Amino acid sequence: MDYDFRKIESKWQSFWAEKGTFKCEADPSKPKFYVLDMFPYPSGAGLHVGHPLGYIASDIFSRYKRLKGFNVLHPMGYDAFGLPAEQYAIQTGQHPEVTTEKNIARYREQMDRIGFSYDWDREVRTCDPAYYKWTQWAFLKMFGSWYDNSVQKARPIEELVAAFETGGSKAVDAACTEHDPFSADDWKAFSEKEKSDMLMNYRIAYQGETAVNWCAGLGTVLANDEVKDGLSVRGGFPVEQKKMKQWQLRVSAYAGRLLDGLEKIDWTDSLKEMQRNWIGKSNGCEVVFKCYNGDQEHDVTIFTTRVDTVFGVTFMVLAPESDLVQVLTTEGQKAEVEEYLALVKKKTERERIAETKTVSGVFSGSYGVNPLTGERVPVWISEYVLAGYGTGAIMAVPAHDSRDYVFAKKFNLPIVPIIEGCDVSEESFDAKEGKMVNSGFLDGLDVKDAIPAAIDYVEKHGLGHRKVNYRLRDAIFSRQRYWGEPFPIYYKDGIPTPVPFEDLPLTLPEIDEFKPTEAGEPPLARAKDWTYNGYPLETSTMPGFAGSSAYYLRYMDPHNGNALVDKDVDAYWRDVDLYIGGTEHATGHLIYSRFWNKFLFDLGYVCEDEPFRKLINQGMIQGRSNFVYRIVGTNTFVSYGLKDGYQTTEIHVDINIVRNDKLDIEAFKAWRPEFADAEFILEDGEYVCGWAVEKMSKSMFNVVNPDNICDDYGADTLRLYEMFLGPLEQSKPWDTKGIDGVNRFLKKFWRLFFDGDELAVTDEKATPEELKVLHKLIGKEEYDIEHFSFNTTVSAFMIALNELGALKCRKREILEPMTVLLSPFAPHIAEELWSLLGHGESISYASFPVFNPALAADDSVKYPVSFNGKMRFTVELPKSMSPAEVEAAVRGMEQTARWVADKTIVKVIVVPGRIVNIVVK
RNA sequence: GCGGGUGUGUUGGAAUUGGUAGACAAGCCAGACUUAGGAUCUGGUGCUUCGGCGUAUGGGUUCGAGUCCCUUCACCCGCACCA
Repeated sequence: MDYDFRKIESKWQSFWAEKGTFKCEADPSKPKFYVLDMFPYPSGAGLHVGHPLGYIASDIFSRYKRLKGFNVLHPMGYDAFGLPAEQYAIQTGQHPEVTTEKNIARYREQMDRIGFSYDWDREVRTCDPAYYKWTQWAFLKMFGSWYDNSVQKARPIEELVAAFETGGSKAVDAACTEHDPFSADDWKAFSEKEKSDMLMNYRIAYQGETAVNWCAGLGTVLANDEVKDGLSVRGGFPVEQKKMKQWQLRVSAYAGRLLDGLEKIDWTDSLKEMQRNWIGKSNGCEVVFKCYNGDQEHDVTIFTTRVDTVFGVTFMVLAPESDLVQVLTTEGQKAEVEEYLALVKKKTERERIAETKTVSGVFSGSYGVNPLTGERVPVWISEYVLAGYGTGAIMAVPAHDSRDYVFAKKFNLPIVPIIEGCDVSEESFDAKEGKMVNSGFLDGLDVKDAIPAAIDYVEKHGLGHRKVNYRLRDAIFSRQRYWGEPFPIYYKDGIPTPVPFEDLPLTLPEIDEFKPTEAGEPPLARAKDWTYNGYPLETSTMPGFAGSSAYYLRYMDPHNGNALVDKDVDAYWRDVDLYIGGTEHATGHLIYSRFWNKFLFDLGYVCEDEPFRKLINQGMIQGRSNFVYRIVGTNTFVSYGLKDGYQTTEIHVDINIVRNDKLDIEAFKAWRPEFADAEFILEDGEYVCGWAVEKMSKSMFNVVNPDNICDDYGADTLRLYEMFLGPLEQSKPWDTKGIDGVNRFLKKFWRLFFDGDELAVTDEKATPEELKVLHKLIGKEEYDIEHFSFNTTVSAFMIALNELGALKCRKREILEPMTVLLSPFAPHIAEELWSLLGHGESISYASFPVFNPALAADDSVKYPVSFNGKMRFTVELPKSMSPAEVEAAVRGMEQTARWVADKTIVKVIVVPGRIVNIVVK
């Protein structure tokens, strides 16, 4: 009987859907396992073969865990709010919901063909009001909370108000936006509006004036991770800095916990490192410099990680955006400073990035006094100091900081080295090593000792204090767009007020056009009656990461109308055991999600403070493009090997008309009218194409659609092949060349069960040799899957099949467990064979075969070896060795024992004539 | 510039963690069966002057190194004036 994958695959896919094979429920009697994929944004282009790579891996793992007796939660959904659908809507007038719906249907169709074991009853869509009700709910919880630094935890805002009433702003140590202190009496005297404004400085979801990435092309602000090289990631429009009032999330309050939490989760080092850099913790010190604008005295606080270099300070620098610039600019320098500020403002973010090597700045006219030396140093203004980090002001030590050095060189400022023997004539000496000189009480100390000594001194003399700074900024949470979650906030007499929980979800209003208004307001301002109880509602919407920050929690309990997730249900599923997705979310979704989860944890809504226990980043699948070479000025194409003899233009050619790099000439002529009468210079009668690895994209004609692979080879082949391609975490080009190999494997496996059209499986007892093949495979598969080495598992199947073929084995005792082993990888064929073997139930309910190491082991006999009469080793030798060979091996071992005499040998494996493996414990 | 990673046949990649390098595939070569083959089956395939030599480069540790340490080179990814 032939292996008819088309029939088999559609048969079992409908069987699983009808029987609800992969439905799961919380069941405290079984151990849980939660396997999650990063849900996709349903784009109009559909899936290409790169997308399912991670999904296949997670599906294999899920099916494996089910066979191992776990209650597996394996859901899928859609990150359905987003810019492309909205852009499309602006161009065509088509409602984003319609486009999104259509794309989702297409994605679902493509995913279904691959045979995933998702519990589709748990599907979520971020754009579904029943879902985003809980996004809005979480936002309101953040609006109604503040962060208490003293207990490192979010608390209800009412508790903050109570503290203000008794002790004013000094009563709490809270994460807050800077503001003037106030007393309890001040607080009581505040108007409603003033109270509201003050609380905004404390709320975890708050409104604040901030410099944002404004993208005029898209008419909206963007998060830092949505901008690359001064251009928007989506669309590639220029992005500029602009000060605007925006909703923000106080992620920075969680910086320390986000950093520490990395210690206890199982992610790759590179990903953790990326997050560490993004959070950017630096231990340092704030020091106050008294500065003088003529006679006027002003305190300027600077942040430094190198207080030890304070004796080398020769000038100070302020960020152009710093409030101190106005205060410290003298009359005489005013014109020059203003000219400089205007210049800085005009520059786009993009230019600032491009010009990091050039140095600019202006003298303020004021002088500061070094609090340790009493020395007078000039105060400069330069854009190399950032307003958003530290205090927006620095002390400059040109001898030991490369940026200060470049600046000092340019403006002829003194450079004073304070580390013994360093040469600063060409560049600064930034290393944290050497002995201090010219540094008063620090002289003679090593740098690593001087740093703490200097901090102690500064603190003791009241000149400053220890300070930890983080690079991580608060997340900007407003987008001036239509296709996102509306904020459940209305403005009552100008005071932002939450829409009550019972009135959620606040659904998106219908509007006729999806563009910003002529007045530059967000699209929601176009809505007819966008009010709540007669008060105007917020018109911006939430960003993409809002809906994806807690979706893994909603999957646990997707239909619950009363809570994001039921407490008992959450207590069962707890966290994601295995999360598979791309590395591109390292500093976006994966930070926000951890923050969001920690917030919900603080309020007691979830029981784990880290959401993703283990995370695997699957590599990208790149495209493999093909080229033809047209001789310049002709319509003649020369084969790859001969092209060097001509002047040619390289042209992308559709990979669907190339096979194994040989061009299908007739198809090529039919491909484009201009190639209809093309001529060819062939080598060995064939046209060989050139190739290159590039991003998979339509414009390079190298997109491979999984549907085509399913048509030609079947889903099981696709699944096996994607795994066989190489290690999961590595990026690799898609190359269809090797696919025949895995397809052949499945055909051979199928044929093993048949003799002609008859099932030929026998009930004979298996031999030790056959059992060895089976158990080697079980051991290998268990080990490999647990280590996410799926490519080697596929190889192991091929080896086992070759060995069984050599043994001519068709025994049920072997083939039945083999089928179960194969089922996570190639579920359709396994299911079909399983049923042909006479089983009524789905193979998904079978058990993973029990591994018996004794059956898998090579036959060997242990021989004792003595050395100097005092030590005994055991040598394991193959049973098949002749007595003479054994004698030789043991004698060889006695000689070898010379160099291992001081170690404890546990086991020595020898192959004829040669010592191979000595295990030392 | 800083941080992380990778480097093995013609190609994708194995090597159970320091123990027979190149498993398993692809490609190629030869043969069988075929009207035909993008079907099936069998055998071969790192280089070699047949002594050996081989895991980017040069050194080191070890009885033993693809694996551990140092040098250099190449490529990939992330961050990029973060004081």
